[in-house]
Amino acid sequence: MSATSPKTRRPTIYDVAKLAGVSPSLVSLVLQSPERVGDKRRQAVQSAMSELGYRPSRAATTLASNRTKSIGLLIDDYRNLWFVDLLRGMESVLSELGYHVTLADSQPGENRIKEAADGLLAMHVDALVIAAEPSDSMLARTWVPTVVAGWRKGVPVGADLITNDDDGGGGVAADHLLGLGHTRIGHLSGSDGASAHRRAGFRRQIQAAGVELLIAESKGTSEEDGYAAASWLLDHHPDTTAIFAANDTMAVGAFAVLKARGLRVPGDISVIGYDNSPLAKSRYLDITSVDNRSDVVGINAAHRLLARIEDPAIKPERTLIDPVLVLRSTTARPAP
Amino acid sequence: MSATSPKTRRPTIYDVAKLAGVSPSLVSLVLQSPERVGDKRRQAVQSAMSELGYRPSRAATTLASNRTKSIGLLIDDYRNLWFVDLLRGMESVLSELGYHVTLADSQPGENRIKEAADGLLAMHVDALVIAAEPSDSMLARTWVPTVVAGWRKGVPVGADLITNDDDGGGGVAADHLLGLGHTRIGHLSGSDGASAHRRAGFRRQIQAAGVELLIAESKGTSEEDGYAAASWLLDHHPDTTAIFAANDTMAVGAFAVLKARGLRVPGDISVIGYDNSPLAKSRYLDITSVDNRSDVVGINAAHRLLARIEDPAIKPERTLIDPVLVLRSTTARPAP
DNA sequence: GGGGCATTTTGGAGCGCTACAATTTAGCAC
DNA sequence: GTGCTAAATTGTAGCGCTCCAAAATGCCCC
Repeated sequence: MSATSPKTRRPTIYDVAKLAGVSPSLVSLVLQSPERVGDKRRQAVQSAMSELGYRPSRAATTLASNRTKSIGLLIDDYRNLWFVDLLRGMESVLSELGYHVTLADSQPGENRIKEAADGLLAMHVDALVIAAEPSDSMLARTWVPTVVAGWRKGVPVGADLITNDDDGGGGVAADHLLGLGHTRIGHLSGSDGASAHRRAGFRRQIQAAGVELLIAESKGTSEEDGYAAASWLLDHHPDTTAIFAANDTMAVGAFAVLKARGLRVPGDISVIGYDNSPLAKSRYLDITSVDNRSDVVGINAAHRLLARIEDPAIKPERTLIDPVLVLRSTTARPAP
Repeated sequence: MSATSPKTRRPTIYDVAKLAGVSPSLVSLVLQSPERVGDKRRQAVQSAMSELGYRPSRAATTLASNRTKSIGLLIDDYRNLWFVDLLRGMESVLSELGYHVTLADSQPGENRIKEAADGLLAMHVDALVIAAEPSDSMLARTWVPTVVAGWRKGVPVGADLITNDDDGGGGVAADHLLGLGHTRIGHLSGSDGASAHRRAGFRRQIQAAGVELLIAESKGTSEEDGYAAASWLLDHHPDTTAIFAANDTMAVGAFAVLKARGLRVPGDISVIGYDNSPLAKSRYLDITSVDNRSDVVGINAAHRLLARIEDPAIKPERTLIDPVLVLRSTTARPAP
C-alpha cells in the first residue's frame, strides 16, 4: 500500500559492487579517491550508487578507518548566538576539506557539559572545540585534539586556546566612551571568565584617564542580569552618562531600565555592548558594540585542529584575536 | 613530557573484560542491561570501566546493532530560535529513554538541505524530524521514520506532520486586536508556508468582523523584511492603529519604522507578533505574541517517532497544536 | 545427592567499511 | 611476442561492538 518500502535494507558497497560488476574494494576506492580508479569502472560504480540510492554508512567508515572527518563543537546554550559566527568560521575552513561540524550543547544549569563532551567523543569526532566552561574532569586529559575557544577558567592539558582579546576589547570600549567625553561611566559585568577580562581591560583604560568607574557585577550575563545591574547602578549613580555592558544581551536589559526611567539613548545616556550579536545588528536596537570576531576565532581554531590532527604532538599555543569596535546609534557625546 | 599520552589506544570492551576477568560478551551485557548481570561481576566490570576511562564506541555499537538511539533534527538556521523549544520538547521525552538528538542546519540560502539530511542519515539516525523546507528529492521516499514539524509546502511520503495551528493562531491574533477595538489593521506577512496560514486565519477573522485589512507581503520573514513591509504599510495607510506581524522578528522590524516616525507603541499603534520567541519575552521589547507552543510540537513529534520506530508501518497522521496568546505591553486599545 | 529448571556467562559470527599486500592488467620499448 | 614497470583491481583481515545459541552455574525440592 505504502509507497515507502520499509523493509528494504540500506544498500551497501557489496550491493553496489555486484550491480557494477566490480569488487567491493573498488567501490570503497571510488568513495575515497575516485581519481585512482579507471574511468570505465568509476562511472559504472557511480551510476550503480545513484541507482541504488547508496549512502555510505558513517558508522562502518568510522570503525574501519578510525576517523570520522567530523569535528565536535561544544557550546553551552543554543540561545547564546555568538557560537553561530564561530561555527561559520570553522565551517569556512573545514567544509571544503570534507569535515563536518557536529554541535552539542550542555543544557545550561544542568552541568551536563561532561555528558555532552562524552557524547561527542563517543561519536569519534576527530577533534573537539570547547566553547563552554569545561568541567574539572575534562581538564585532566584530552582524548582527541582539542581547542578551547574563548576565555575559560581552565584549559585541558594539551589543548590549544584561541580566544578573543576581551581585555583589549574592554579597553576599546573605554577609549570610545572617553573619546566621546564621558566622565561618569558605569559598567555592567558578569562573573564568568570573559566578563572578568572585559572588566579588567575597561577598568584599566578608564582609570588611566583618571575617570571614576562604578561597576555593577551580577552572577550571570542574561538580559535579566543586565536589568538588575543597571537598576542598581542608576539607583546609586543617577548622574551616569555612559554604560558599558558586558554583552549585548545585558545592554538590552539596561535599555529596559532606561526606558522605564524615561531616559533616552543616546541623548541622556550612552550604552555600548559587546559581541556584535544579531541583537546589536538589529535595525531597531542598533547597539554600538565590540565585535570579538568569533568567525576569526573559528577559522583559527579550525587551522589549529587540522595541524594537530596531522601531528598530535605539536605544542599547545595560545592565540589572541583582536576585537573591533562597531559604531552604531547608542553612543554619543554626553549632554553638555 | 606531556601529561597526555597521545598514543594510548582508546580502551575497548576487550580491555575492560580482561581487567575485570570476564568475557567481552558480559561487558557488552553490562552496557545494555546491567540488571541481567550478577552483582559481583557487574561491579567488577563497572570499576574496570572507570579505571580505564572506557567509553563505548558509538560507531561500533551502531554498526553491530543497526540503531543509534539518536534522532536527527533538521533545522534551517540556528539563528531562528524557535527550534530551541522544539528541541527541548523532544529531549524531554527522548532523554530518559536514552535517545540523543543531533542537529543539522541547512545553511540558509545555500540549498544545502539535502546535504544536511544526508549527513544525518549517514550517521544512522533512527528517525528524523524535519523542521525546515524539504527539497523535492526528499519528498519521494523516507529511509527512516520521519516527522515534519511546522507547515511546509511538501511532506515526504509516509511521514507524519505535526504542526502548529498557524491558521488558528492568526485568528487568535485577529480576535485580540478586534477585541481591543481596532478597526484600521495591517498585517506584515512572509511568503512561506507558516506565514500563509497565519495570514489566512488572520484575514478570515478580520473580514468576518467586517473590518478592512491591508496586507504587506514580503519575500522573507527577517527583521529587514518587517522593516520594509511596515514602511510600505504606513506609507499607504498612515492611519493604521494595529499591526500583526508574521513573527516576532518582523515585529521588531516594524518597531524600527515606528521609532523613526515618532509613533509610540502601544500608544499610537499596537503591534502583535508571533512565536513568543526570546525576542518577545525580552523585558525591553516585551511583545504581545502568539505562542505556537513548539515544545508541545516537539513532545508530540517524539512520541510519534517512538511509535514509528516500534512499528514503521503505522499510518501517517497529521496533528495540529493549538496556539496560545501571550499578552504583553505592545497592544492596547486604540487612541480615541 | 541428584534431577529439573531458571539464571548467569561465554563463544563465535557478523554489521559495512578500510587498509594494505597481493595479484592482475595495461602500456611501452625492443 | 617478450620483458619490464606502472597502474588498476582484488582478497583478506580486521575495526569494536551486538546478538543469539550453547554452555556453565546456581537453586530448589524430593
